[in-house]
Amino acid sequence: METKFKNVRCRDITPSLKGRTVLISGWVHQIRDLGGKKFIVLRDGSGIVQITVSKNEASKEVLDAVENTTLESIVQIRGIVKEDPRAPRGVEITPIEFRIISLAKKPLPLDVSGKVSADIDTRLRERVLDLRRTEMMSIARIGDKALKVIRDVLRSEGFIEVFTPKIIAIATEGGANLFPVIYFGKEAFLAQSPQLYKELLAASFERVFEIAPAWRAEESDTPYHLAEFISVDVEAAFMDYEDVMKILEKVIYEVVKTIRDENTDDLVTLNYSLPEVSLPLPRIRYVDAINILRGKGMDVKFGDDIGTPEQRILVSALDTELYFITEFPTKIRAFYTKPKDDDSEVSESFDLVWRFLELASGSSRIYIKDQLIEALKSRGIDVESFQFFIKWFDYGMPPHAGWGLGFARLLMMLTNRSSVKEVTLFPRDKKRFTP
RNA sequence: GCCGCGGUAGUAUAGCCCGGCUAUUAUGCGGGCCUGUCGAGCCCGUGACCCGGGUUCAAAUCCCGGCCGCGGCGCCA
Repeated sequence: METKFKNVRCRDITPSLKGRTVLISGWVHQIRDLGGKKFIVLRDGSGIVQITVSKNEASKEVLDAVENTTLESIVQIRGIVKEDPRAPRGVEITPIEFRIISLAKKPLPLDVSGKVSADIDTRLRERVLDLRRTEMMSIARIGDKALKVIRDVLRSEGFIEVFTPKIIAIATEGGANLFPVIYFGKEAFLAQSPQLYKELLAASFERVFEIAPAWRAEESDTPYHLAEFISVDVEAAFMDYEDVMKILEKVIYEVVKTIRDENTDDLVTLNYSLPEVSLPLPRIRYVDAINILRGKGMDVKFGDDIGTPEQRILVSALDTELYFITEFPTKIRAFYTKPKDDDSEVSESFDLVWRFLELASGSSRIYIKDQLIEALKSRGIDVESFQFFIKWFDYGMPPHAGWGLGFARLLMMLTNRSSVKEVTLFPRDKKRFTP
């Protein structure tokens, strides 16, 4: 779209525009001063383009502005597009006007051009500049594409996108730590999960999904945890855990395939080749996973959690990057998880693991009121405080199932980064809530 | 919360084990040369040892405490 600041974007400047006068605005990405010639690399949200200034051809006004500009300053240029094989992409702009709109201070607290790397701590402190790096732009574009594909696939399966309340009266998951808020003088909490509300919505609309933040005041301090994270939640009536696993693997398959096909430049920028995914993904029952781990010399028994170290070992034994672990012990899953009909020690549940990282988990849910009350009691949870939820099990609660997917974890794996903080634009963790 | 590792110019680093002379290099920044760079090049300059205490003739270097960070775990749909 044409605005008073620009009528073309960097990426759109091609040799086919040669001879045309264009108006363009962006960030000064690099300055290369050869004396008689200066090359300014201009960057905007679409990419970069070269501005070429000749000392004996440009006006004094242009030369002064070019002389005074600094890295990351905002400049507006009116100039003529020139085709030249010596220029990057064979095209450059010769400025007629060169206006500094916003002069950047120097030196920069972070090298945006990527010549000198920075610690993740520095990068998060100087995040706005860090986000201007081409790697971060690629990560953001891949994240955007993933969201689009997730929505497309779910809608094609008849799911509608919904929002659930983020200020809630009670914990949905029992033990986890919540962030308290004051709600008109009463104690309330930030939602740690849309779990209960999405179940109630599935009881009305049949197939729903939500992409929204959730908050957990956990002690978790790892590269895979955030205090505020985007959760992709799905809930469907008249499905069981095996049905929603199929939905989930289809989502993952389409996301990986589409990004491989359509974000090739971004993957090159990130120096990563996404693996091919073929369906169905392997399903490893929990008991079998325990046996595999024991065979590898791990000291694990039925009822133990399968954590990151165990998942690292499992994947090496499986010869596949993405797999499900299914049918976890009932007692190590959340209260709403439905036990198997023929063995209540084991639940209709699953985790989706990508190499060493749990991306998603889900289950069939209990839909019989008495079973739900029993499940709460057996975990020592106060049944009374869940009446707002249990009540609706009296009025036609369908069998249902669902899953939740950590979006940053998915994006981290799609971009081959080592931390969810790196792929979250402004991450909130235990020791960081600014910028 | 536990264990491990670390904190040196704006950024990223070498030096630390084995204490000593002007604290290394890159990038950035300032100046100079250079009319096709594309991580431009060359020359000159600039700028730093986390805080506090201790040992010592002498501490970036050794010891103690603190603060901060990173990693591994724990905790955690």
